[in-house]
Amino acid sequence: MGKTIRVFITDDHQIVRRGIRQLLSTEKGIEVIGEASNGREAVAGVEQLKPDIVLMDLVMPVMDGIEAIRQIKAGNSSTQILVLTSFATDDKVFPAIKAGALGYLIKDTSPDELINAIRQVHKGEPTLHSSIAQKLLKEISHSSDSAPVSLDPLTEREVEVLKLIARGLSNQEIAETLVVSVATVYTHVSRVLDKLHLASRTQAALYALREGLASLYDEG
Amino acid sequence: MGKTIRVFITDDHQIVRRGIRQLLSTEKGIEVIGEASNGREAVAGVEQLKPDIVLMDLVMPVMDGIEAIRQIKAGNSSTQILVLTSFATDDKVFPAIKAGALGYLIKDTSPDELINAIRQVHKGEPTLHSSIAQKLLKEISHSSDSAPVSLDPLTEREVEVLKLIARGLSNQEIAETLVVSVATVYTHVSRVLDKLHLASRTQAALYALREGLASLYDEG
DNA sequence: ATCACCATACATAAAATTATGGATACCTGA
DNA sequence: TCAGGTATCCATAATTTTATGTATGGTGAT
Repeated sequence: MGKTIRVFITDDHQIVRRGIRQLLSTEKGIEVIGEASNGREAVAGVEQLKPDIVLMDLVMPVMDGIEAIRQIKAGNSSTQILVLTSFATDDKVFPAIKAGALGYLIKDTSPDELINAIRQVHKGEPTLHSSIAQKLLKEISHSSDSAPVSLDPLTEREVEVLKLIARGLSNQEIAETLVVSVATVYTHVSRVLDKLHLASRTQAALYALREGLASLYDEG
Repeated sequence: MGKTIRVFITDDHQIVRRGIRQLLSTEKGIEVIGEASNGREAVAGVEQLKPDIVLMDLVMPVMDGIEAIRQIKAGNSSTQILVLTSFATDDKVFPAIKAGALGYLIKDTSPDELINAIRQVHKGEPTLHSSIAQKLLKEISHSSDSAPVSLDPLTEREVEVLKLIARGLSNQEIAETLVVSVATVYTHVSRVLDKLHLASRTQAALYALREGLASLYDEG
């Protein structure tokens, strides 16, 4: 057995963090050295503490998990990232893996599985929940040789508009919020729908929620 | 000091259950005697174990928390219910309280607060997260003397339509699904929006998701 | 039986959303 | 500098969504 594995927890719910911490505290060779409740804090914490493993939730306020993964991996640390989140949709899995996560678990996994996954990822071996592995295989078999399903990325403005759509705003209201004409909003909305291959603003709202761009409980 | 408070945990995420359990295990005078991962299991477990307190998540598969609360309280046990969930929207808070919950906490509350809440609810005293208390006060002050904000309930058909809206279907697609004319769907959609005081189908979709009528991950 | 009520259904007009074409400004590499 | 690419913006046409009026069949009360 090597040295203790130093783990950093990122999740926006304190109870979840506490739960994981307690759960890992009974395990020899694993030590929780820090926590963060959003992506920004995680990036800062990881920079400072240089943990071996970061457990990362994806849907969080301030900065989401995927962006946090990207920034952490950009810091060329040896830190490995294990995603631990509630759901497994294509929309999240691929970006997370592409951003540099080495493992992807659903929160429903058992404590034992979580501990195994931490050890495995620490050894540099990928760890995927079985349903994820399945998705990946399907994805690979479906994609053509060279082009691995690259979606046209949304521009900054388009993302802004999408977030407002996901809050249930009308085009008129979005125009007022962004201080542009409705006509301009029409353009952005249409481009969002086109790029994401969606048929309506309602579908766009659902997409944004799944993607974590907005939450059902945003705004007051 | 009375007897030990016997607690039953209900949450669809094992890690959350485990977290709460560990968290409470360090507390003298509180004992976790059982768990359930959905409403149905909770009702059965409570019937059998007769705990003093049930910690209840609201959004769960199979049977949601509100229905479970209703059934547990219908069993005229002395069991008290403390809701412990991720979010606090009017749509959930009031039904939960009306169903018989004596406490309502957000998962973001600290371990100490949770423990205090359990002791307090055990004494029969209501415990509300501050934001909830605020909502309640606002609610009371707004409502007229006799009528406590009773929303016109949706008909069966209207709920069907709402669920389909929440999956991102267009009126045309809904019409095909339900085998009626689009004109009929127009009626239902308009009545749903009117009854719920919403401005668009997108808002209706968000409402349905918050309400648990549909999930972001429905359908294939 | 008949009356009132309401869920469901349909048609049509008004309003909002979506698609499309085109303009300007900015950046980057040649 | 200049060409090409692209993000943002606006106007207008096509389509969809929403509001409204109306009709029918079922249910429960009188």
